Formats: sequence, C-alpha cells, structure tokens
Amino acid sequence: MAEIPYRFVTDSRVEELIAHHADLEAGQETDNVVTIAGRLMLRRVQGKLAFATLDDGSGRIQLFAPSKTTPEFDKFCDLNLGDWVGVTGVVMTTRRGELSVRVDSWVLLAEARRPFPDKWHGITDVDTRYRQRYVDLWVTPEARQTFLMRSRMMSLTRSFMEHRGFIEVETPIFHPIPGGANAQPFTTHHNALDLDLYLRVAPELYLKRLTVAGFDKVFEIGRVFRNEGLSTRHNPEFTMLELYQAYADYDDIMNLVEELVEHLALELTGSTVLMVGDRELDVARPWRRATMIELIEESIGVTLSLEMSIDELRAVAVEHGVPFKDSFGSGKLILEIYEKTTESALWGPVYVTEYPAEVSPLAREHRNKPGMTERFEAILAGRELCNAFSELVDPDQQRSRFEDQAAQNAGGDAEAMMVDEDYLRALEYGLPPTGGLGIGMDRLAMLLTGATSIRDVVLFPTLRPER
RNA sequence: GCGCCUCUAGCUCAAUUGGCAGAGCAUCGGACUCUUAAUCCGCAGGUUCCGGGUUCAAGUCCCGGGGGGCGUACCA
Repeated sequence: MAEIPYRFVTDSRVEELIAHHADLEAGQETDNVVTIAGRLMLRRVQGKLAFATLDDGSGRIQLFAPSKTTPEFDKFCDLNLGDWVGVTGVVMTTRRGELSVRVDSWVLLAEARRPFPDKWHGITDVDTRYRQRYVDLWVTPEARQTFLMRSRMMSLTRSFMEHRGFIEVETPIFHPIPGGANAQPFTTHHNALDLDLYLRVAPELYLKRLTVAGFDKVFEIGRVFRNEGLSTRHNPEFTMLELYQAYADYDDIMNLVEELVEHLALELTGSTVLMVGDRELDVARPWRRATMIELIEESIGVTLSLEMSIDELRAVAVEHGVPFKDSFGSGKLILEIYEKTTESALWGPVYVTEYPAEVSPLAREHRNKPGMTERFEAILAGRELCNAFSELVDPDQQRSRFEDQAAQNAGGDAEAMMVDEDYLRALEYGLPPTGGLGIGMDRLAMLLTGATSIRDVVLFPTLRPER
C-alpha cells in the first residue's frame, strides 16, 4: 500500500516550463531538474518505456518514463487516469520533439477510485457537469477557462473600485426587514433570539446607512438571495456589486458603469467587441442614453406620459396586448408597456433612463420631471445588467414611498417592500446627494465569457437534489 | 406553474417495423523502449430513470411519477 505523503513541495508550474523551453530542439536534455505535481490525464505504456500526460491546472506536459531510470516502473505503469502524482526529473525533449519531464522520482498523491469520463469526449451531459463540477473542471477546458476569467473579473473590479477611492465593506446577510429590491425573500430563524430573519435581497439600505455615516464612497460585492424562478438568467443566489458615491448623481454612475465594463472587456478579452451567442456586442464608450418614454415611442409609435389619464394608458396597454391589474397606477402601466413591447427588442449597450417613481421606491424624483425618477438600467445583449439611480435622500418622501409599498405588500404583492423605520431614522440624520448602483456580476461574467446560461458562470448552481 | 424535448455500462454513443441490449474509451489480465485520443489480444462490466399497462414478445408503444434542458410565466 503506497504511502500518501502529507506534503509535497513543487518548484514549477507546467505553464512556466512550456514558456521557458519553447525553443528546445528535439532530442535535447537540459540540466534543469524540476518538481511538479498534478493529475494524470493520458497514459501510453510501451513495454519498457512509458509516456503519460500530466495536468497541473496551468497546462499539460508529457512525462517520460524509461524502465531503466524510473523507480518502481511497474507501479508507475499501473497508475490510473485521474490519479494525482508528484514528479521530479530533468526537463527534456523526446526524439519527436515533445517537451517532457523525465520521471527520475515520483510519488502517488491521490488515487482516483472512480473512473474519469471519456478522455476524448469528456462530459456532455449538463446535469452531470453541474452536479459534479469537480470532474467537469478537470475535463472541460472551456469550463475551467470561464471560471478563471470570472475570478480575474472580480479581482479587476475590486482594483477598479479601489483606484477610484471606494472602500469595500461587508453588511449583514440576515435582515430583520428585507429591503433594497422588489423580490421575495428567503426566510430563516435564529433560535437564541427567537427571531425570524430574511436572507437579503439587496445590501442597498445598509450601504446607504454607511453613506449617512460619512463613508462617502463604499462598495460591497456579495451574495444576495431571491426566492423566485430559475432560468438561464436567474439563479436564486447570485453575486451583486453595489456601490454608493456621495455628491454624485445618476449621470456620474452611468459614466462609471461604462468605464468599468469597457475596462473589463479590454483586460479580459483584449477587445471591446464581445460575442454573445452568434451576435456581437460592442461595449466601447459612450453608450446610448435614452429615456424609457423615448424608447417606447420608437417601438410602438406612441408617446406616453404620466399626464395621460389612466384610461388612456390602459387603452394603449390593451391595444398592445399588455396585461395589467386595476391596482396599477400610471407609472406601473408605463413600466409594463415598456417591458412587454420594448425591452425584449433592445440589444444594447443602451441606458434606459427615467423610470416612474411609482415603481422606483428608493430613487430620487427627477429634477425637472415630476413623477419620474433619475433612474436607469443598462441593457447589454438584451439582458438587464444593472440598476442605478440618484438616491432618494428625503426622509419624508421615503416614508411615503415605503408606505405605498407596504400597502401593496399588504394587498398581496409578496415582492413589495416593508417600512424600515431604522432606515428612515438614518435618513433623518442626513444622506447627502448620492449616486448608487447595483450590477449583477453573474450576468457581467456571462457577457465577458460569452456564456448563454447563468449556470455556466456559477460554480455550483442551484439544482434539485439527486434521487 | 404550463408547453416542448430528453434520460441505455463509469464516460461518449448505437440498437431496423415491437423480435437474443451492443461498440469505442475507461477499468481488469496479457504483448510492446519515442508514444501523442499510442497500438494489438483477451476478460469483465446493465434495475435501458422509477412504477404500472398493452403484447407471444417492450430500450422501443400507452398511462402515471422522477431528474435534466429549452421556452414561457414569475422575477426590476
């Protein structure tokens, strides 16, 4: 029985070995002795000479094992695909010119007791790929690439924010009152406090409390939870970037978002032109900015306004097959008409600006247009990427918006907000003019990697349990 | 939630009209000192997602259930 060591120290990564020996000619042996470790992906035993392919996560390199010099040659030949091994030996090339590490000593680091998937076809069954991601990531190079890109995206985003003077904070995930978005929350319970709690649907209200506290540029990157349906664009837990910048308005935030996305595209793909499915999306600045009213007009040729009577708006809805409830006010009707007739046709990048206050309970009223707010969403590749606004800073107006929401909640709308008295108290201490933003980082990762399903950018997507 | 599609060996896939469940890879045994998805010979590997039904006979047809995908609804 082989002894599995507790520790194994490598001195090289395959990626580096390949880069440093690019011009080594066939049949050469260097005096460079290296130690590497990884997983056995292929094996070609030829009697008294064996070849194997080792993958250490950074790349693949051939192992060259002649019976004369390889310790325990027979056992080496008995290794299974998927086994982890550590190898020390000289860097060399074979007669055919394949860069290799000669196996001067080796040790088994882990045994693969289960057979690995077909070495050529890998796994195609998406169910298995999502459920057994630990296998998928080894055998599906595109999956590995996607998650490496996602990791770099998060890291680049953090440094982008920090270079602009933002500080990263962490706010509660357990909320006694869910808030910051219209979404159904998950519920849980704390035993010692005998307290019902909600998993947050957004960090928004806590972050603005921090702006009140004098942190003038804050951001948080964290998981939020929404108890709603699953789709190629929705996972019940997903990662949100939210930021709040004091003294800024929604125009400043639009500038920031397009700078961030352009920067990430260039760093990660080298181009501002992204491929989404078989369609291109150019995220180069500046992005188009158009109001919701303008976009609806382009789409259906009708200029809506909050001054129109509710009957006029309902008539437009009926004419275009947009369902509505009697409880909908003018603002909600306009939003519904936009979503059903216009939004799905947008490709972007485009900023959709000026949302009705009725459907924007945390956004500040437009400086020139009563009943509208200084809010925008960005549409990229036909998907909503972010939601942002000049923040509502007036505690009295906020209370009245909360009360409208609470009435809808009481009326059966499980996604409507509740009154958050502590948040109102915070506003009473003074929230300066502030621009705020929320970006779905999973959707951003989809854009940058070209993924068509959110499950392809979430390591362990929510699934029903097996059996 | 609704509609359509799908589920066969560890993996990738076959199986004619309803007629003995098969192949490649992996695993196991054997041969081979420059291979590249190595090759060659051999063994083994199955609750055909589950449960009913029709039939002389069901992987195949019918009904019910389950997993998954896509669409739709919901979801800023």
